Amino acid sequence: MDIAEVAEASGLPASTLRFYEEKGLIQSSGRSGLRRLFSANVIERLALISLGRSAGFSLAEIGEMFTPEGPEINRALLSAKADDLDKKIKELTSMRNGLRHAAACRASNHFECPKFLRLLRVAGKNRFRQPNKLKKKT
Amino acid sequence: MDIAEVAEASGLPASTLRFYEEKGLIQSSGRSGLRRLFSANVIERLALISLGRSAGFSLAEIGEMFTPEGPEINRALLSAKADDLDKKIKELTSMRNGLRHAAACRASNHFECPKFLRLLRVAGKNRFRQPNKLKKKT
DNA sequence: ATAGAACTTCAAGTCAACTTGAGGTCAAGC
DNA sequence: GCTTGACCTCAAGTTGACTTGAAGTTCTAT
Repeated sequence: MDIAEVAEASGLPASTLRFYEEKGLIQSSGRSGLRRLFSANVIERLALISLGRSAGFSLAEIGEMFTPEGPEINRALLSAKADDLDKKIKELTSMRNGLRHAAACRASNHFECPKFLRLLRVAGKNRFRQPNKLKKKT
Repeated sequence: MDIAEVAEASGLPASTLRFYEEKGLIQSSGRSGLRRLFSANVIERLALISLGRSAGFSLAEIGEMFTPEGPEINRALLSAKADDLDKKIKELTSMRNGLRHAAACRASNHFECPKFLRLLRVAGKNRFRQPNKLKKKT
C-alpha cells in the first residue's frame, strides 16, 4: 500500500506515519522510486500504537514493547505494562465515580461533601508522577 | 501553610504550585510579606488535579471542571467527563487484556495470533485522536 | 547586623509528539 | 513536453506542562 492508503486506513496523517517510521515504530517494506510502500500488517501495528498512546504510554515505551531484542525480555515488560494499566484502570474508576457523584450531589461545594472527599482520598492513595519528566538523561 | 509544606504534602515541587496558581487551578489564601499562604483544602484540590492529569485530562479541562461559572454548567461537564472516562476505562481494559495475552502467548509473532488480533480490532473500534492537537486557535 | 536559607518574580529553556513549510522528484494525463 | 498532484527530505515551528536560572527580598539564627 502507499502512504496515502495507510493514512486513510489508520486515520493518521502521512506526516505522522513518516515520523513513526523515523522513530522505528513502523517500517516501510520498500520503495517504489522515492515512495514508501507498506505492507498491510502495518495497520495492526498502528492500531496498537494508537491504543497504547491513548492508554498513556509514550512512544518510547511503546517502542520497547515491540523490539525483538531478546527472547524473553518482552514478556516481562508486557506484564509490567499490564500491571501499570491495572493500576491506572483502578484510578480512573475512582475518578469516574468521583465525577459521577460530583455531578449528582447537591452540595454547593464538592470539597465539603464527605462522600466526595472519601473517594478522592482513596483514589489519591496510589498517586504517581506523570511519566514525562521522570527520565533525565545524565 | 506555606509553599514548602504544600509541596511536601502534595508531592509536587513548589515551581509547579506557582505554575498552577498562575493558571488559576489553585489559589493561595493570602500572603505573608511576599510569601504565599495556602489553606489546607488546597491539598484535596491538588490530589484531584493529579488524578485528573493521570486520567489524561489536560490542565485546561481540569480547570473547566472547577470553574463556578454558572449554576448548572459544571454538572453536565462533569457527567461528560465521566462518560469519557468510561470509554477510556474500556479501552484500557482491552489493552490490558491484549498485553496479558501477549505476555502469555507462545506465538513467535503476536501479530500472527488470532486471539491477539481480535482483541486489537475490538479495542480499535472506538479509537480517538489524542487531545493535544485538537484545538486550533483561529 | 549579617550570613544563609527559603521564598519571590519573570524570562527563557526543555521535552515529547507532532505539524508546517520550503524546495525537490517523479509518473500520469492533457 | 509540460503541468499537476502526490509523494519526498530536512529544518524549523508549535503546544502543553513544566523546570531552570538570574536577580532580588525577607525570615531566622548566630
